[in-house]
Amino acid sequence: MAQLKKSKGEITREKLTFVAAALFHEKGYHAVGLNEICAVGDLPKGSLYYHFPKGKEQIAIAVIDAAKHQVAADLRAATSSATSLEEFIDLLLARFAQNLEQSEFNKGCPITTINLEMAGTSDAIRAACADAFENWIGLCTGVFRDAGIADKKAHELAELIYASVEGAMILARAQRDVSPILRAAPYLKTLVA
Amino acid sequence: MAQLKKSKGEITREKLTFVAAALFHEKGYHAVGLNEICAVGDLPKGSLYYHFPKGKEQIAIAVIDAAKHQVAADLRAATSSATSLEEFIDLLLARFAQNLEQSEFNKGCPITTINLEMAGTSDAIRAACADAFENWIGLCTGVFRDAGIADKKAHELAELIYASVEGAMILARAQRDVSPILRAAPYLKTLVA
Amino acid sequence: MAQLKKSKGEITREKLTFVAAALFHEKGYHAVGLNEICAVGDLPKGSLYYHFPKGKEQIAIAVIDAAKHQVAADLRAATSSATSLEEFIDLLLARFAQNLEQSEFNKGCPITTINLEMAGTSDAIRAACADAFENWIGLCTGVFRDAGIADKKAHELAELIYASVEGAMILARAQRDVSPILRAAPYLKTLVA
Amino acid sequence: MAQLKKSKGEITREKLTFVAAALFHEKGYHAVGLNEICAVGDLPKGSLYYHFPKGKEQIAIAVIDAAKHQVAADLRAATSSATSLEEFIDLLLARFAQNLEQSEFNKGCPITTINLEMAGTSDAIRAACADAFENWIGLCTGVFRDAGIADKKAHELAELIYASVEGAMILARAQRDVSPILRAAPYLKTLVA
DNA sequence: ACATCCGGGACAGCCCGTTCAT
DNA sequence: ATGAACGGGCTGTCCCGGATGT
Repeated sequence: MAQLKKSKGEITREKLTFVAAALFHEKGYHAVGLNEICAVGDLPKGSLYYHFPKGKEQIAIAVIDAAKHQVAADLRAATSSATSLEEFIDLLLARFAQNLEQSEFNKGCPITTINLEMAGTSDAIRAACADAFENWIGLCTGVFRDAGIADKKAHELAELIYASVEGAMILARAQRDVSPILRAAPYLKTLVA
Repeated sequence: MAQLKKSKGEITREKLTFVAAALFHEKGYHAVGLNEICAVGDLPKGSLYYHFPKGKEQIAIAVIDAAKHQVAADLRAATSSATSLEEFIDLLLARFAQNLEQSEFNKGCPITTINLEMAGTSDAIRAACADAFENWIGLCTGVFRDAGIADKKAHELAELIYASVEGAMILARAQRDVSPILRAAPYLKTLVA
Repeated sequence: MAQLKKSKGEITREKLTFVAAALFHEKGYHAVGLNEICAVGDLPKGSLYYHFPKGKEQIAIAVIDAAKHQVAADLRAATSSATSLEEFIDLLLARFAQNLEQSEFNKGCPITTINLEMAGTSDAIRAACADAFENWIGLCTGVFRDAGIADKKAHELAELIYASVEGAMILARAQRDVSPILRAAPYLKTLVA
Repeated sequence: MAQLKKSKGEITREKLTFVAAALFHEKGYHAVGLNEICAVGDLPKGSLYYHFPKGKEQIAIAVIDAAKHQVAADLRAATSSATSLEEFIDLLLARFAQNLEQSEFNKGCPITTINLEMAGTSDAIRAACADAFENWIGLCTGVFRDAGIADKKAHELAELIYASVEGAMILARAQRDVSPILRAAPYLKTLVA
């Protein structure tokens, strides 16, 4: 049975992760200072190092992990509400497009910026990102396999579609226009048909 | 006839742009300091400020512009040496995969990291990235159109394929493996067939 | 009863203010760097930023406020030891003249230089200076009023005398000679007679 | 007869002095950069060092000298248009008060800020300021002597009145109100009566 | 256990005043 | 008379811990 009450420490820790996640999502890793995280979360600097003694990198990894579970939950929601692969793809694209627009094109993939900034510097962060990507692509692979596509192809398609969405979001952020995401839909659907 | 000799100032400026491009490419925008650029290029800080009085942002824009031309030249080279759309796609993917591997997965797209880091902060940088993306996709569009594909579809395909490559490179960096790029090839080829 | 022990932080903060006050007094606002303040006080920059998160301006305001209290205390001391208005004026002028000479004409009014440098730039600093001036002139006004001079005239005289001293100190610094201050005494005394 | 045409070099030099004078007047010495002077005057940096090879200090001295002549001319104008010592004092105060107000309290004495900032650092600048002050006070002394006041007293009065105006302008800048200048008038007049 | 204070250096980006080669 | 280069200094703020409660 789930724990009913969170200790004060857990609350602080979650708040830190939550605030850091939002800031990293919008601005990336290096543009966010620990001061800023504490200020937004209204927490003293000392608390941060109590909960994350290894510092900023550890926070980032916690954030990446949290994002992994969040997006996974979204994917499962899309899976259960979609009645066809086409609809699944539409839901997927629509969700990312919506997130972008609602945040005025500031929130794309929650971990891509961190990944690109830190992949060459911190192997722990890189690995955490790889784990998240793998998890998400794995979930999509499951969807396609459940629809009768062979294992290998299902994985390749999931990977390609996920990559396309990632890339389209990058274009969309640069152009401040979600069209690149939406224009990809019909072509991606033909691939899974 | 073209100018045979470059002035000393132009050489310094180009060196700055070149060094900054390499550093930004590998580490992104925020992780690179102006001190570092000067140190690597063996130039004093004053020179940098003389050529780029508006600072780091101005350097980044110059770098993005240089990358635009560099990639465009590569695309034209691929175009002229390819004898079919399939081969063009292969050359494209191979080139990016090769760049990644040769740099130990540190050099993906030369401007994507900057774009993601700064799109929400600097509209000038965002616009410069959008311009570069548009330029590259436009060149690909031309290739597809020359192969007989209708304008609209040519552009949509170019955009999707470019987005796929972008996304695949991100996955590849996280996984330290170029497979995601290469695995996309057959599917992208079916789209242009 | 007053607090007997100061916390470590308070001591550091006071040291910063004290060192900054001395430097600003001698060299003005812009000529003093935060690095210099830290170096003289043997403190790291982090400490400074911790106590004065808003930076140099905030330090300047703290310095102005400290100077206000310091000069006010001096004025009260002069008031209580003087037995006549004439003697009060003499003490006042003598004190400023002495400060100038002892500092080799480097320390005039502790806030005038800051005021002139920053009045047009920082309204907060300007206001802090205005507050200090008002405080000092107010104290002098009180002295004159206690000697039987009517309110309005007491204030006007206090203001004029203070202005004369300010101006005389400026001349004295330029000429490296306190005579302008001392020569003013008889005339100022006739005004209060 | 005076030279009718100025050489290009003289024009540039005068423009530099003029621009620098305005900037120093409003912001003081350290707050004005040579870049700023060149930018405002639309002149290349090289020109500045051609005309003032000793740099910023030399410019400041030229500015102080120009201010000396300018204020001296103003004093002579006041002298010739005033029909009494009282009127002379009124004209003097009114002029400074007007300058302050018209510049939104940014332009007090053209050299006091420089004097306070640099008296302890640059003896050349200090001496130039002392020379200007002496010149102005000398002119006033002449006025008083011409009105029949004995030499010594004439000089002391001139000095005191000038000091009062200096100090009153400082108060006026801090308070953003010219009243301290105007309130001094009647008392200063009684001194010369 | 948990939180907070108070530093502690290093370095960021920016811009300075200056000089040299042309 | 000037474009270019030159270092160094500015303020700000980074990420990080030891000391100190409670």
